[in-house]
Amino acid sequence: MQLNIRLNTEAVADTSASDALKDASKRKQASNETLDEAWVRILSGKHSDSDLRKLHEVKRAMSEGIIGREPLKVGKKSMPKFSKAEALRIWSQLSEMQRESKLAELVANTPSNYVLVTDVGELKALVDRAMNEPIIAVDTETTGLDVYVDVIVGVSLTLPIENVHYYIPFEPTNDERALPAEHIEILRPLIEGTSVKKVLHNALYDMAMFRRHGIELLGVAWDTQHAMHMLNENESDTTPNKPYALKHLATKYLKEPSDTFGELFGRGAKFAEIPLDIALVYGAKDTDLTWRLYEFQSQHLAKYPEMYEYYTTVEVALLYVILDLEENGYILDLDFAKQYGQQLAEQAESLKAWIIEFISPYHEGEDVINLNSGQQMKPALSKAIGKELPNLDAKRTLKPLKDKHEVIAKLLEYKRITKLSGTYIDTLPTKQHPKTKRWHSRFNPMGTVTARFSSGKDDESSVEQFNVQNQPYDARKMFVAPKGKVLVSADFKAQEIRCVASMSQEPALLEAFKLGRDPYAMLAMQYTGLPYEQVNKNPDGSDTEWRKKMKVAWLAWLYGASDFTLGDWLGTTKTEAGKFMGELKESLPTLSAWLDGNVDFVKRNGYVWMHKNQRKRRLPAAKWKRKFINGDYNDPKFATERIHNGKISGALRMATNARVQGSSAIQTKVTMVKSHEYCKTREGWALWATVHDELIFEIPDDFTREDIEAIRKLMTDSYTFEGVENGTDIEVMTVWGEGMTPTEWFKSKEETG
DNA sequence: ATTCTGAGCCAC
DNA sequence: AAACGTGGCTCAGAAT
Repeated sequence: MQLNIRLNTEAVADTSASDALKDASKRKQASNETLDEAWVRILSGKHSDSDLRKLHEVKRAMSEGIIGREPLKVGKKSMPKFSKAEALRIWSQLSEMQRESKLAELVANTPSNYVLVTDVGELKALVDRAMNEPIIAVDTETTGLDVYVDVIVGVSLTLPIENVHYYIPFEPTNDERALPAEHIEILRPLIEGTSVKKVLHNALYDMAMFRRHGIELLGVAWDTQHAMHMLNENESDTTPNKPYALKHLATKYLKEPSDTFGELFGRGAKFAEIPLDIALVYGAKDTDLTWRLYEFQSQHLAKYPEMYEYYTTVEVALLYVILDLEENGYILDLDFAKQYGQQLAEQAESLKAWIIEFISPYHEGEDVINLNSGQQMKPALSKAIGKELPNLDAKRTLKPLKDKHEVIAKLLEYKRITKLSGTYIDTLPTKQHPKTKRWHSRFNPMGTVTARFSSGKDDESSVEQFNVQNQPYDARKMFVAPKGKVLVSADFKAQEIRCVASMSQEPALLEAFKLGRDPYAMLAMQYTGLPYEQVNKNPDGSDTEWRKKMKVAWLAWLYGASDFTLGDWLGTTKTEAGKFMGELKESLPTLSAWLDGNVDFVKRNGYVWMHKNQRKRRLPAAKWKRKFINGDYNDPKFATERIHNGKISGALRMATNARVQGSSAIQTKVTMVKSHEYCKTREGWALWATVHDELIFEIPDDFTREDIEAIRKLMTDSYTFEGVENGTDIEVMTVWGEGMTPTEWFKSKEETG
């Protein structure tokens, strides 16, 4: 059999006429092939993981007689050779059959406490009963995934005391029993009432959908998706695809096998068109599972009172902040973007022409060289400058060569411009929401393992969203304040260093913030014994060498960089860098002990705590044993061991960084909640954005000095680290990034009258 | 034609 | 021996 396979493969490759006879005899052979032989032939080929899985499913189903080969096509005399393509077509047929039988089974086994509500009187009575429950589970089904356009087609409610799960279909559900859309009003007192608390899975979505109907979902007490992330931020390690989907969590934690919407109905299915008997069992199961997940999670989290308190008072309250932040969105100056984009395009074009002319003689391909292709550019550029380049990394490889070679200087500028226009200036204008006419970002509170926000596009949403947290300075100029308003940005001055000062109680750092001095200079003073002024700023206002060096060492320390890397950063040898770090540790014993303590803790426990035990970062690899490698470390046969050991090193590096980054994120989040509360008391005030250590407000442009003072107080007083005062820098802008101090603002206002 | 991955680079 | 933490987007090139 092995031999046959090899011959077959060769036959495909060799099409010369002399082999025609051989081919014919082989075809005959193939037609006599048994199904088992065909499977061996097909499975011995190269397949993707998903194809391989499908092929095995089909093979099993065929051997169990669940499904057979495709029927003979009309007009054909004999069965074609069994092929991979046919097997995959059979798989589609099979999965359709399975989906249908699964749905039938679901409906047949609808629990007796799942109730479909299609009568106005029944709905009113249900709301009355729900008002007597202390806490319920809520979920919505909708026409689509655009929270500014789509509408609710059904609401699920779980009443835990009554122990009944309801599904209430509304128009435009495609069934005459669905309630008229306006009857969603009957739910208003329940949804807007704060006496009945609510549990949801991914609450932000349902909050936004109710808002579409003019109903505010108030009293949210728990989000089972968000809470799961608090309980295990590493869920994707075990469930790579949509790890926080309700159905996956139910399958894993409630031992309740469940299918996602897509698995059950296929991609692109519309909920409004699903028959009501199926909609009931699916919809009611949603809040049923959400409620059970809530019980499981709250019992577990209650064992950690600080985490419980933090989750329920900060992260849950934050949902309302995010809802407003995302809905408020941004306004872009499209005229500016267009003009700026044209200017960049012209610059890019002339640079491109010059570089192509210069580099073409060194390019081996037939087509014109693509300047964006590393594969083409690396060899061509290496030849052009007569030096083998390891990569095309702008910062590390190209920048040091730019003064020697004009082509590299021009290439760097070309890369900068095309990145700027391609990712930002030309792209962002296309993402305006057709209905709201604004640009909407996303602030994902479970997007990072450290508690920071991530920003970008929500996979589930059909709203065009963008990452607002990585906009470069030149792109920020497109963002303008709404008419009659200004943007006021306030950052936490040296947030992470203050956090470390407090957590470590390092005297040099505590002293720095007490005296209002520069922390890096204070560390340098401690290390060198030189006077403060001498290690801080030069007479011309620039940083001293010592301050610069200390800033780099600080980062290396916090990120757990090796001596090798620090040497690279400082432009010294590994040995020199190691000596420097050693001496630095000796001169700062308290800070040093704190850093070592973090590593000890994570090695013993496999996790670290963020400020006041409010969140955990789980780093299980920190507890692993290193795998001993006897021989050449780079030998490919040790790949598994290297990866294993690398994970341990990574976990140890992350221990300190997670504590610092996470604790700082907690400070930012608490400040956001308080700022949002404050904005609600002020006409025309709103939060506009957050970028890790920075909050940006939008406020009416006739603001006063007292208003600025109020923002300052929100920043400095909302959340403090013991023993360290907060600091903030405030700027006023009408265009993002083009700021002035409040003093300058008021001065220019007086001058212009 | 669509989906995935890696390189590279934007932010803090 | 390896060698910097947290993210997201674009493009090229490959895989499907």
